[in-house]
Order: sequence, then structure tokens, then C-alpha cells
Amino acid sequence: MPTPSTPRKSPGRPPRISREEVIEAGRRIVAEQGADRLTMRRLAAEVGSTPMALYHHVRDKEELLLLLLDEYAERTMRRPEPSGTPREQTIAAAAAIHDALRDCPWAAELLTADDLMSPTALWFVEQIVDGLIRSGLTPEQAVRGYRAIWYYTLGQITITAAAANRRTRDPRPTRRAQIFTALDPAELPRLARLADRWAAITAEDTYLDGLRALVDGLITDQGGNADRSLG
Amino acid sequence: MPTPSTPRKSPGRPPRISREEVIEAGRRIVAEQGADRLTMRRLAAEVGSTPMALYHHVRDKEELLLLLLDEYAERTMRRPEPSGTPREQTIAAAAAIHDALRDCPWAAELLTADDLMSPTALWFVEQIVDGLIRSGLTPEQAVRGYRAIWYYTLGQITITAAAANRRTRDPRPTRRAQIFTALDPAELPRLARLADRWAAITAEDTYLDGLRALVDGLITDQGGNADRSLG
DNA sequence: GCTACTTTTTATACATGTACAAAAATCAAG
DNA sequence: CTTGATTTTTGTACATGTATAAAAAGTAGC
Repeated sequence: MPTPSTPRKSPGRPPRISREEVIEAGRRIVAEQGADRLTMRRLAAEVGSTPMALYHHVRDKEELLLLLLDEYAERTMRRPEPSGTPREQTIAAAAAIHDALRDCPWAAELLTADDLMSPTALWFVEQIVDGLIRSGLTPEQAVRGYRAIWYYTLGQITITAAAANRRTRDPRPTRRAQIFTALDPAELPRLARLADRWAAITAEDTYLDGLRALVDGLITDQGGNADRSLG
Repeated sequence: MPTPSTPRKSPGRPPRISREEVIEAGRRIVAEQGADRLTMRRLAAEVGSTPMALYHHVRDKEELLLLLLDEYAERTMRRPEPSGTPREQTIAAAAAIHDALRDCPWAAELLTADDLMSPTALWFVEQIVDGLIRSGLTPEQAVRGYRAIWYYTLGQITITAAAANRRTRDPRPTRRAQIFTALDPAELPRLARLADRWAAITAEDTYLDGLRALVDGLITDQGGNADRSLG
């Protein structure tokens, strides 16, 4: 962490690359070649240095990707105008996070690690929590509710991203297909009857339906005195 | 896939190791040394063979882990006696899956890939779907509801497992801590006011609360004619 | 110039999953 | 016994993140 408080030249070997340079080069590689082509060696070549030199400017590859994600969020996430009930505000904010992540599939596994998002995305978290509080939850309940929404959202992103990956990279029949064709109707009647429709149903994008159900459940389960006016 | 339909000896070089041997050795390594010590090279040494020989018996490491997970589920998951409303049945089945995965942290990232669980666990899926249908949902709605529950459950497991990993391996302060101490109360009033309680609240295990909310929301959102009798 | 100290860069090394190709070990046919 | 076909095993190689230690390049004090 170079402290430029004093403009005096700092001791030590002068850096040939900067943190900003590294991040910028990473952004370029991801944009031009895709996130899976971003390796520390390629990145080093891009900035004209060696792999290990990068580690003096970013802690590890994960931190670099989180920084890229911050930039991405700041560039693309737009705040919706405030309108609708608190419930709708919560749903809109969660959906905005979901949409941003859906278009950025390499981000999913990152966010399982650090549980919060970029500074930019915190505004959306605020909207979710605020909507829940104005729906009648206590602040503590609202935070727990936000966590539930976050679990649901990240789970959906992770699973559908992985499924898409699987389809493009490996056309072999999935285990699900094999198992579902051989279900015992006596043991598992519901699943057996649904077997042929299962693939189609699970291929739908039902994020919003589940999100609405979850938010409704959170509001009615834990907040009796909901403020349903527009505030 | 050796087809033992005809007991006649098959041509080709006779195998020195079997699929079952590989799986058993894998189980042993995971039990004695932990899942992160299970590498293809160690496994090969354990069965007295070479790494690449394993690939004639399992497709890749992921398939091996899925097989181990099947075994684990079969060994540990116990069916609860059928009691309670359909709603409670759904919740109990989901909670059973959750508990099994919580005690098996290496499984989480696996299941983001293949969207279904072991044959043993399918019984619990049946219970979830059945409970939703008996609560008034159509079969299609019930499958979508199950998916929502699955997203929520896997998201919760993944995130809390990753957080635990982080804490044990890297005591550096998380980004969340740094960001939350410097929140602007004018921009993000709710979060600023909650900042000091945030860590404690998000450390709680609130899986069941969220699950109940989600199931309630699924039932009341989409099924008006719920069967609330015991059936 | 020389020494101590600090910061950045470089070189080397390891563990990992697994692609690829060659080799080995069996059976059936001639 | 030889030849081919088939299956399993083995050996080699690569790409990856990153640990570790050494080297390089500067400043400050002498």
C-alpha cells in the first residue's frame, strides 16, 4: 500500500507495473478473450512482466476478479426509479442483482466466497433491506430476509450457469436423464409421473416466481404490521 | 462398461483394479484424511496403480466424488416418519437434505454441476414435490417450487461453507468488514445503522426461517385451494 | 563509494487434473 | 506361432495458481 501522503520519493525498487495497470489488462483480456482465458501468466505477458510480479499488486487471482467485478457492476448496474410498494422495491432490487450476475457468469463462484458485493451493489442491498423494513419487518428480520434472498439468488445463478457450461462443453447425457427414465412409480409416484416433463420444467427461468414467493413469505411470516402504502 | 451378461471371459488386457476398488479407496481417503487430500495421484497410490489408470474406471474426479456422495447419502440419510401437514412434510424433507449437505461441505460445489442428487435423495425430492402438490399446487408449479427450494438450499450451503473455509484458512479481515465500517449514512442509511450488528446477524443459521417463508410464499402465491388437512 | 534497508521483480519449484500416445496383456482366427 | 482386435495400463506432457527464495534497483546515512 504506497502512501502518497508525503510526495517524497519512497525507497525500494521502483515498480514497473501498477495495480491499475494490472486491473486494466485483466479487464481487457476478459473482454476480448473471455474470463476463462484470464490466467496469471497471460496477464503477466499482457503487462510485460512475470506472473509472480502480479502478486505484489493483487493478493491473489480471486481479489483481481473481485476488482473486475466491482468495475463491471459500476459500469452496468443502473438504479431503477423509486416506484411501487416496498415489496416491489425489494423484488426489483433483487432482480437487478440477479440480472447483472446472469450476464456475468464467471462471477458466480466468486461471490460464494466473499459474502457481499461491490460498493456499487450495496445500494441494491440497501433497497432490499429498506423494502423489507417498510413492509413491517424489524431491522434484524430484514437482514435475515436479505440473506435468504441472497442465498436464493446466488443458488439460482450458480446452478443455471453450471448447467449451461455443462451443455456447451460436454454433450454426454446427464445423470438426471438416466435416472429419471428408470424411476419406480411405486416408490416415487410424483416424480415418475413428472419424468418426461421434468427437463422442460427445470429448463425454464423461474427466478422471479420464486423470488416473489420468498418475499411474500418473508413479509407475511414475520411482519404483521406491514406498511402497504407508498410511503 | 463391462457387461457381465455372458460369463464368457472378455477380450483385452485384464484389469488390475476395479471401479469398486477405486471408489472404496476414495472413501477411505476422504474418511481418514479429508476430502481435500483426495487427489488422483494419492488415490492411484492407494490402489497401487497409476493416476491415468483410474480414468478407465471413473470419467473424471467429479464423477468419483458424486459416487462417494451417493454412498454418503445412502449411509446417513434417514427418512422421517410421515407426520404433519403437507407443508411440514415439504419443510422436513428440505431440511433433511440441508442437514446432510451441511455435514458434508465438500459436496456443495459438486451439486452446482449436476442438478440432481443421488438416487437415495430422490425420495426426499418426492416428499417435497408431493407436499407442494397436496398443498394445492399443480404438478408443474410444484416442480418449480422444488427448484426454488433447491436454489435456496444450495445457495445457503455453498455460502456458509465458503465462509467457514475462509475463516479457518485466512484470518485477514474480510472486505465486508472494511466496507461496512465506512458506510455513508446519507447514502445507505439502513445499512449504516445496521453496520455493527451485520456480522452477528449474518453469522446466525437462519436456514429454517427462510425455508418456511419460501414454502409459505409458494403455497399461498400459487395455490388457492390448499389441502390443509392431514390427508 | 559503501553499507544498510526497503520495495519490487524474477527464477525456480511444486501439486494438481487430465489429454495424448505408446505399450502391455489378453482373446480369436488363420 | 502369427496376426489382428480389444481393453487396460503406463509414461510423458501441459496448463494452472502460487509458495519460496534470491536478485535487482532504488534511498538514506556515512
